Amino acid sequence: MSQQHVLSTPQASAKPLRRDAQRNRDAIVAAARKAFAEQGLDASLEGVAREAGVAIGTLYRHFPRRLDLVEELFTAKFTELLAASEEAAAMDDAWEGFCHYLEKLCQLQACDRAFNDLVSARLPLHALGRGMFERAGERAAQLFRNAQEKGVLREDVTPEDLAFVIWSQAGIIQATRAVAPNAWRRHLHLMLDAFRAQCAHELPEPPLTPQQVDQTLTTLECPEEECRECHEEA
Amino acid sequence: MSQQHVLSTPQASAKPLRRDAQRNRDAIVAAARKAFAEQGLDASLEGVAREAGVAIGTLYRHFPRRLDLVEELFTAKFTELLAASEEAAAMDDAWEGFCHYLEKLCQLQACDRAFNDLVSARLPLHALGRGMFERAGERAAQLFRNAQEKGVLREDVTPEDLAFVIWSQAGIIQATRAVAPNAWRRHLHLMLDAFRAQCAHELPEPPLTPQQVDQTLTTLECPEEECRECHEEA
DNA sequence: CCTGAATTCGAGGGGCCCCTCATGTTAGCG
DNA sequence: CGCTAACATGAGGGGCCCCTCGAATTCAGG
Repeated sequence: MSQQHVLSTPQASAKPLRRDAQRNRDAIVAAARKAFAEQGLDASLEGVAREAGVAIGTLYRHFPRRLDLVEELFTAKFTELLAASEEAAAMDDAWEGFCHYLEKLCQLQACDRAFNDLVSARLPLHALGRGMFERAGERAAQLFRNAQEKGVLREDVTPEDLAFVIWSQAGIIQATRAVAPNAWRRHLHLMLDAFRAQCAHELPEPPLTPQQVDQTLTTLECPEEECRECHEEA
Repeated sequence: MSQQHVLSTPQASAKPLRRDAQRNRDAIVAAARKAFAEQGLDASLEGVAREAGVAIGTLYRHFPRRLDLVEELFTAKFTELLAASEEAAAMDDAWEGFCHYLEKLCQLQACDRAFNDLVSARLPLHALGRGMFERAGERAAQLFRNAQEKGVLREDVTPEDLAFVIWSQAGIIQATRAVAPNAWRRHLHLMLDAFRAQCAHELPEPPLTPQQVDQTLTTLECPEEECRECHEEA
């Protein structure tokens, strides 16, 4: 139960890649990390290959679909996020835990444009990171309810309103990245004030339902989603 | 000095377009309005021409640069916004005026993806609508300070923080458009609560400076900006 | 060293888009 | 009605990108 750690470093698990292949793979991953962080999920794969000093065919050999590359890059980040949610859950003060989690989440968003795209509805997340995002989300919902029970968090919001934090940060990070890379933190604390019980005024719209949030995360353009089924089974 | 008024309603001012030309122009504008509203500022011009039942060359004859088309489409919206800022200024209650303006602004963002792109830093706004956005912004800043003097608006925010509203709404509208087209209103009212004096907690980051906001609005990728200079003067 | 399997290469087909320009068409004035 | 300036057309050059596949290369075990 401790031996079989399912790390996603594939050079360990599947087959020990040939040495040159491993080298290329690493170069691709490195280049991709940079390109995705800077340009977001739509980064050009040809650009990545170029940057990695590798032919485009090689990139496709290692990562047949864009999503495979994304997965390789971001399971680590989702693990980090999951860890943060656990740290937060372990904290004494419910509100503090809540803040801690959100701070971490937003920080991850701010550091990486593709991650920002990712959590703000740009790809079928279910496919990624073994549902870690969902698990982190559930833990966050727990924190949320704890804080509500303590009376620090206003009553008329639901865990679904956390999506607002993610989405709004997506916009702000996007806009301020170049000029004021820490501005998002100011906005986060404004939103935290909005979530406090003390100053709750009636809200004009009902909260999103969990289903709506779910739809939002998947409705987006992603041609591969069905391809995942009709992939290989003959 | 008054004759050479450079109004942008070209059918009235410059030269009465030939009838067929006017018809085509109108068709292009209509198609463009739709395409931009749905797809944002990057909408394909070839698509617009196709939709308008017109050859691509015709589109370029009427609107040599993409920005010309954008300008045609959006001065109306900026006028609306400016009007809203005046209505708001005329209101008795400072806070109410403040809300009114923001509501209108966000509504405009929500209705049109390109407008959303536009106000959230996707193009050199200075070029557009004869600085109407700036004027509306100044009026909004006035409302802002009024509300602060009355003590309803917290003291530690500045008019520059209004940019957060725009940017965050940009993200939220983008994400929820398909599934919950009115969700932005809920978020707006959360943010309004954040701006209230009652529940102000210390903010960790300083506000943006006006210069930073300005940079944010122009730093973005816009290859035409220099072309505006080296356009025609020989 | 040799050989076969694994890996790499990169040209090339397809797609979408931007923008130009030589050629053909038309409106509308005289 | 006829003529000309204004207008419309759409093929075509250039760009960037996705992804495939047969030929060439390289690793590594025998």
